Amino acid sequence: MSVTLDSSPVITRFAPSPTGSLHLGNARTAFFSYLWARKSGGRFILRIEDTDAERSQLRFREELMSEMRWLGLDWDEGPDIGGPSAPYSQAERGEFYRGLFAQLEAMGGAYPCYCTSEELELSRKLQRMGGKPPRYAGTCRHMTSAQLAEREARGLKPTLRFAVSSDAVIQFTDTVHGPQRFVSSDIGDFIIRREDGTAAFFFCNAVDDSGMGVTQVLRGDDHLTNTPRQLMVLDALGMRRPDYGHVGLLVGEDGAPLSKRHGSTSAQEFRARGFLPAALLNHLFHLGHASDVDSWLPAADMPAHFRPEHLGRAPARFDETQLAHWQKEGVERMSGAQITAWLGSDDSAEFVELVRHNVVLPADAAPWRAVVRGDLPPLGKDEQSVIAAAGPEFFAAAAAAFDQSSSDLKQLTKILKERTGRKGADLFMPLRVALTGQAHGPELGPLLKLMSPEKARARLESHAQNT
RNA sequence: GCUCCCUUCGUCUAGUGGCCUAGGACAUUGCCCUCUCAAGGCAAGUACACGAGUUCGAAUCUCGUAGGGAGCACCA
Repeated sequence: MSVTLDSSPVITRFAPSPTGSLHLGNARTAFFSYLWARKSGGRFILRIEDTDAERSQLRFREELMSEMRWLGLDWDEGPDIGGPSAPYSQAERGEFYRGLFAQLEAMGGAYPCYCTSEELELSRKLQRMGGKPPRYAGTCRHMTSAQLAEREARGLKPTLRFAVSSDAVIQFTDTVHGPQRFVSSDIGDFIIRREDGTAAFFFCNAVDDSGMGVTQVLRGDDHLTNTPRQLMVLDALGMRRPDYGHVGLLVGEDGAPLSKRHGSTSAQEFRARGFLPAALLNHLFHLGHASDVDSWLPAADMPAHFRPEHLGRAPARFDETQLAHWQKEGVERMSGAQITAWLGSDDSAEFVELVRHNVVLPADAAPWRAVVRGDLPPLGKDEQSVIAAAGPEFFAAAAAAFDQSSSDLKQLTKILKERTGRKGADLFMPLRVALTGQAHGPELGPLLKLMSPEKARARLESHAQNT
């Protein structure tokens, strides 16, 4: 794009509202922001947007931070560690906002509005029915000081609205979309301070980004048409505009914005299922972003390969088969000790080495654990036919051979080969199915050694009878 | 309704007028390896939403159409 994306340090931020767990879409924009800051040697700020007291919860804030730490997205300034622009929680920034509200009001850039939400709703409804965009009609903007005083005397609490100038043109260059142009007459006067005195999103989000020195704002496409409002606020206040970049939304298989009905949507859910943070990061790294490498990257190498000029405009589909690939890569790269800890079931080192290539998620180890330590589940259809094809005589011979070979698969197959004349898959497959209950799996020899001889013999024996 | 955004293989993407009979990765299929699966090696199929225009030449530029999405909240 036409924006200069040089290597001077950029300051980015992630500004979640603590009203739920860390959504994948947010995790991705946070990640990109983080990468950009790290790439340029700048700073990454975490700001909590908790002006909505009703929905904001401290536990969500903790959860958000915990998920970010899990992903390795460490911040340089934030509510827990402070920084030059503290506080980093909007609920604590009232004083800063009040000063700006006063400034805006004094210069006529904002005015109190006494309209009730019922009145506003009705007005919007009427406008919609009349085929017009639902915009604030400007009722209170034209009130005389006497009218205002009268309402104030009645004890009514006003909101504060930004006075949008008529016929202004707001232009900016979006970091990912390029040049944008909006006209102010399409925008109604919007609320910047709620009745309860707290700052509203359009306002506090913009002034905080600017006030905290953020140079690059990366956020979802859904904010693109909100940007001119924020720019007007900043311009009116004489505050520096950050560069805004809007990345395509994350969508589900059906193309609709990623939501609960698509399955797991929060970092926390993937964490709970046993996905590796590095796997999730590798996946996110390629969603709506074209890197110069398409192979596995350790998290530490990602900033160097992040290319902000290659951020995507089109919505990106979140596809779990793609994530599964990265997960495999991640598992492949773990040490035995790491896998053991990840499986969380104090398995022996031998067991872990044996099954690690057959495990994508921790739950995948359970069947193999049962093969070694527990009991076999009922056979599936394919497995049954393998057993039937081999016949009871085969297993009778196998059980007998086992008495000589014990858990030495080489010996066992050697003896069986001599006695039955079978070889290759005809020989191994029935043994595999009888011993493990499955047609696929890790190497049979070591697996056999890990189970007790009694168990192994019983499993062979159990198919020696005609059924 | 108005404003804005988006559209290349199944998926993520490369591509900014000739290097494109459109490249890569994941997935899929086949073959090799192999007791099986995985891994690895080799190979195959599959895409420029549509229609006009500009041009010697268009995935790339212009216009239109269709489809999808967002915003227009005292939610962020």
